[in-house]
Amino acid sequence: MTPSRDSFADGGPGPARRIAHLDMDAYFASVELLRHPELRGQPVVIGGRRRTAPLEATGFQRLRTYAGRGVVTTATYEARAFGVRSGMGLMKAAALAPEAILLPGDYETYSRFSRTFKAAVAAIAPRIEDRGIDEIFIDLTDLPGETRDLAQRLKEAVRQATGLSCSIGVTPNKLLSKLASELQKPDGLTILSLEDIPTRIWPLPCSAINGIGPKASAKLEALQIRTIGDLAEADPAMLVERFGQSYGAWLHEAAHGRDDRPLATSREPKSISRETTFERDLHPKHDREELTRILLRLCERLAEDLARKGYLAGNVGLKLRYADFSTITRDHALEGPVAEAKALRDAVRTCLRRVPLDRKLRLLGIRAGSLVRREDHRPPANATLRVAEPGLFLDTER
DNA sequence: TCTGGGGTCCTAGGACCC
DNA sequence: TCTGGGGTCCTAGGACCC
Repeated sequence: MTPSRDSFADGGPGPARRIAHLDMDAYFASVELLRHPELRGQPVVIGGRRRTAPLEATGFQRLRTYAGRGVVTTATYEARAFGVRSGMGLMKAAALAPEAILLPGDYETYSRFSRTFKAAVAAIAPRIEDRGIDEIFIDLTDLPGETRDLAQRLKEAVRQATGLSCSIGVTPNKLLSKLASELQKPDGLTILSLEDIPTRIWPLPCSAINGIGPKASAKLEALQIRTIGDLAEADPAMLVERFGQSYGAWLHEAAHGRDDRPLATSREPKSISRETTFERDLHPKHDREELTRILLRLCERLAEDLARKGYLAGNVGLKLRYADFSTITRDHALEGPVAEAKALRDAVRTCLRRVPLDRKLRLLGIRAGSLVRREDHRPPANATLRVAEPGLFLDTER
């Protein structure tokens, strides 16, 4: 409730913090195994949007029968043994593990389990930073008890509440804890102090650090910097020269395991979006009607999201992905915040006028930004309703 | 075998105001 | 008439994460 005090307590000098990172093991796949225990021990992949082939007698679909544009969301450790990874195209995954079972995602159930495991943790350690559906940071600093006992209690509470296993890393900061929780997956518990950095952290590849992605990794590789230890040895001035002041300096700090970011125990959303990739590429002229239908549907769903979550959008964005995967966005700031599908449609139309529509598209998305809480907004006294026109995609006025 | 959907944060240029 | 510096908003794109 008092952010300044919180950030002082977390970031300022004082006794070493005890920050835990808790990561659910193969989360979506593990939830599915609770429902389908007969699949335990088999390679199972979660992904795709809808079933594309009839079920076998077993009641399940084999990965090899999949045809479409989906990607792997999660895979069991048995499937990972074939080289299947999150984010991989399902067609490629099918080439690696044709006999793996494919299940469609059931996000409502995963969300429900997510709330359950977080509540179980909060009952023991209430200072939590939410990091998405399957992971959290937990501040153990002010809790009584040995670190290992506390972490074991958290793991046990998660298992009791959900039947699922998780991996936990505990260190003095978020950066190291995130690394530590990966070290002994699944069902792991890793506790590190700053003295452990040279032996446990420095041998890892740079890409293990949260914030060093494929681009930065490749750039580091070109400089013969492969491990975090290599990075720690690198001249900070050189890093700043190659990566910019902010990112270069951060790379140096991260490699030495230094991170004083406080836990963000609550936050307001900055944007809400909806997007969809089509089954097949669509042409703005030839498939105009279908594209219009899709866009209107996105506006309706975004309006529902805004209403359900209680926000108005001060800004509306359009996103197009062409068949060649190049992506462009257009933003439009509104005079006053809106939330209704009709108002979103009007804003999207102005974005659409500024976009080249001469090639096939594979994705359409819309985004609500500059969010205002509905109860905080007082509409101007004589606000007038703008009337929307019927045609939307590819208006003749373009 | 082509690459989902939901987000955050950063950079950078131009407009506009003081 | 020319000069300038700072601050903020808007827009577009990109890297990265779950």
